[in-house]
Amino acid sequence: MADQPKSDKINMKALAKALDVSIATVSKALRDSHDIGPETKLKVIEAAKKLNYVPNAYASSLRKKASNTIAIIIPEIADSFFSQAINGIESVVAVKKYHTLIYLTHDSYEREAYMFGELASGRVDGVIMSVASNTEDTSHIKALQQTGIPIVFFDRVFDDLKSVKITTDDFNSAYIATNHLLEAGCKNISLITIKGYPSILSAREQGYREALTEKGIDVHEGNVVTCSNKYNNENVDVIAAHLTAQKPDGIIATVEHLATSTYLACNELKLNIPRDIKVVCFTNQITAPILNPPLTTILQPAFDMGKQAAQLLFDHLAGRTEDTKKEIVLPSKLVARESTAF
Amino acid sequence: MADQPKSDKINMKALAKALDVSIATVSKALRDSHDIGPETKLKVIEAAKKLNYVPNAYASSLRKKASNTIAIIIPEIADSFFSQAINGIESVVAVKKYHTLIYLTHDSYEREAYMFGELASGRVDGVIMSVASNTEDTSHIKALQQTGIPIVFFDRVFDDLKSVKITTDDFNSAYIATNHLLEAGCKNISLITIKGYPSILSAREQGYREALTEKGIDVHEGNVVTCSNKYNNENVDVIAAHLTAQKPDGIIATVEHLATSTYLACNELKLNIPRDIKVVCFTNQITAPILNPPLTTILQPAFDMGKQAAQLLFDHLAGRTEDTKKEIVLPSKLVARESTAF
DNA sequence: TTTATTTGCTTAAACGTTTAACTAAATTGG
DNA sequence: CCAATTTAGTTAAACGTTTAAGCAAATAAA
Repeated sequence: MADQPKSDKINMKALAKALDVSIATVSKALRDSHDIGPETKLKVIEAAKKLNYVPNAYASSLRKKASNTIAIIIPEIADSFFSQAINGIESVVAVKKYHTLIYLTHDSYEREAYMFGELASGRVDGVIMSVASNTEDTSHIKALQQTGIPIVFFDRVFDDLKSVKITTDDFNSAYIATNHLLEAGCKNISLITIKGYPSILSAREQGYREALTEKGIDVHEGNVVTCSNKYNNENVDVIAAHLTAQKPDGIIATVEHLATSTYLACNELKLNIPRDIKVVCFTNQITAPILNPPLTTILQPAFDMGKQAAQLLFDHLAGRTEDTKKEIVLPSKLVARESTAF
Repeated sequence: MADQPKSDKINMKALAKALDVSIATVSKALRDSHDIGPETKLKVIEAAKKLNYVPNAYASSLRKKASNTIAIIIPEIADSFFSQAINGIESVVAVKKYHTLIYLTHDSYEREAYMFGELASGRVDGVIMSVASNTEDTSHIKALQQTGIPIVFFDRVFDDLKSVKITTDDFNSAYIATNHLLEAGCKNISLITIKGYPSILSAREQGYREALTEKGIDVHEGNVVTCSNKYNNENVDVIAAHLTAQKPDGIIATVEHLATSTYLACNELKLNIPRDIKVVCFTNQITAPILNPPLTTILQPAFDMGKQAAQLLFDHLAGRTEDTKKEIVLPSKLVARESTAF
C-alpha cells in the first residue's frame, strides 16, 4: 500500500516510461496482441496491476468509437414492471461487461426528446426504451436511429416505427381478464385506465371491448374511466364517483397504481371485494397475494421482456442484424385470486 | 429533412469547413466564448443546428477531464425504497444535466468490488452508493476515494469509512416500532430479519432490544429470526415454523419482502392479524394501505435520502467540500394501520 | 502620430487511447 | 549462405474536443 504512488493518476505513458517500452507496447500487451512477446506481456501486466493502472474509458471509447454503454429510457422507475424489466436488462448487460445509463422521462415527451438529443453524442452504442405516455411525434427517435444507433423498444412501443420490439399480448390479456370477470358473474364491467401509451392501453381497451361485444354486451361509454397517471387521491375520488354512478360489478384496472386507488375507493364506499365488485389489475406487485382481498392480476413477463430486449440489442451490436425488425410478443398470465372469486 | 446529409456523423471539423472558419472558432462559438464576435457566433450556432451537430461526449470528457456522469451503485432495484431513492437522485441529476450510470450489486461483494475497479477509469465524476449486504472489506471503496472521486453513501453505509452519509434513524425507528407493539398489548415480540447490512440491520435490532430491555423484558434469543434475503417460499416456512414454536404476538419485519412472507405465514397458520398477532414492517410499498389487513409501516424518506445524497455529491463536485464528512440522518415515520390495531 | 489595448480569429498542443505502417533483428527455407 | 519470412517491437497518426498562445487588424490612449 505505502509504496504506491499517492494519487497522480497513472496512464499508459507513465506505465510505458516505468517499463522503458513504448506506449504502443503497453497498449498491445494489455490487449493481448500477437505483436508482443510473452515475457514483455507479463512484465506489462504485472506493472499495470502493481501501479493500479486502469485505462481511461473515454480515451478508449473515443478512439474505438464504441462506448460499451447502453441507455435505458423509461417513463418511471418506482413501478414493479419497470424495475423488474431493468433487472432483466441488467442480467444481460452485466455479463457483457457493458455499462448502463438510465434516463427517466416521467412521461414527458419534452424530456424524452431532449434525452434523445443527448444520446447522439456517441455516449451509447444502443438504446432500450419504453416510450413516454404522450409521445406522438417520433422524429427524435428516427433521428437517433439514422445515426446508426440501434434502439430496442419494450412494452410501450410505437406501431409506426420499424424496429425491434418486445411486447406482451395486451389485447389478449385484457380479453382474458374480461372473460374471467364475465365467468365470475359480472354483468357490468368497467375499465379504469389512464390517458396515453396508445400501444398498450388502447390494446387493453380493445381487448376489453372485444370480449364484451363478442358476448353481445354493449360497451357503455361511461364504463371506460380515465384517471390521471399520478398516484394520488384524486384518482380515488374519480373512481369512487364512477362506482357510485355506474355501479359496476367488475373492474379492470389497466395500470399498477390504479389497483391501490380502486381498492381505496371500494373501501370508502364500503363495497366488498369480491362480493359487491370484482377487481383485476395489470400489475407485477409482489404484494398482490396479501392484499385485502388478494388481487387477481395480469402478470407481465417483465424480467424476460427486459432480458430479451437486451439480448436482441446485443445481437444487433454484434452485427447480427438480420432480424432488425423482429417483433416479439411474450404472453402475460392471469393469476386468479380472491378479488375475482365467484 | 431531405437536404440534410444522410448519416456521415458531423463533427467540429466538418462544421468548421462548411463555415470556412477554424475548429477553434466553432468550439468557442458554441461555448459562447468572449473570443468570438456576435455575428460569427450566430452563424456557427445556426449551422450547428441545421447540420444537426452534436458534440462528441467522450472527446469532451477526455479533454476536460470531467464526465458529467455519476454512478449509482445499489444492491437491488426491484424494491420500493431503492426505486424511490433513485427518483430522488434523478430529480437532482436531471436539472444538472448530468448522466447516471446504474450498477446493481445484487448484494454481492465481488460484483461491488469489480464495479469499483471499473469506475477508476474516469467514467464518472462521483458515486452514490448503498453497500452490499456482505461487504466487509472496504479497500475497493477507499481505493476509488483515493483517486479523488467523491462517494456519497446512503442507507446502507459503512461506519468505519469517512465520507458523506445519508441515513435514516434505524435504531430509533425500531425502538418506536417496538414500543408501538408494546402499547398495542404485545407481550412476546419477535424480530424477523436477514443477515447482512450491519449498519442498518444491527441498528434496527438494537432499537428493538433496547425498547424491550428498557421495559424490563428479556429478549429471548429465539425471538430473533434470520431469513434469507431472497424473496421465496423458504422464508415463509421459516417464519411459519417460528410462529408455531415461539407463538409471538408481535412481529417486526426489518426488510420489505419479509412483510409479504410474514403475512403469508400467518395466513397459512390461520393467524388473524392483528387479533392473534400484530405486524409492523420497514417498507415503502404503496400497497401497504390495501393489504389484508392494512400494514403498519416504518416509512423511510427514500426520495429525500436520494435527493440529499445527490445534492451533497454535487456540492462536493462544485468544490464545496467543507462538509466532506457530513452525516445526515433523516427521520423515518411510523404509519400506524390496522395490522397493529389494539 | 505612435504606442498600447482590445477584438476576433487561427494555430497547435493536449487529453489517453488504439492501430496502421514501419523497422531491425531473428528465424526459416532453398 | 543469402533471400524471404516471422517476431517483437517502435513511431506517429488518429479519434473529436478544448484551450493556451499567438497574431493581425481595429480601436483607444498618450
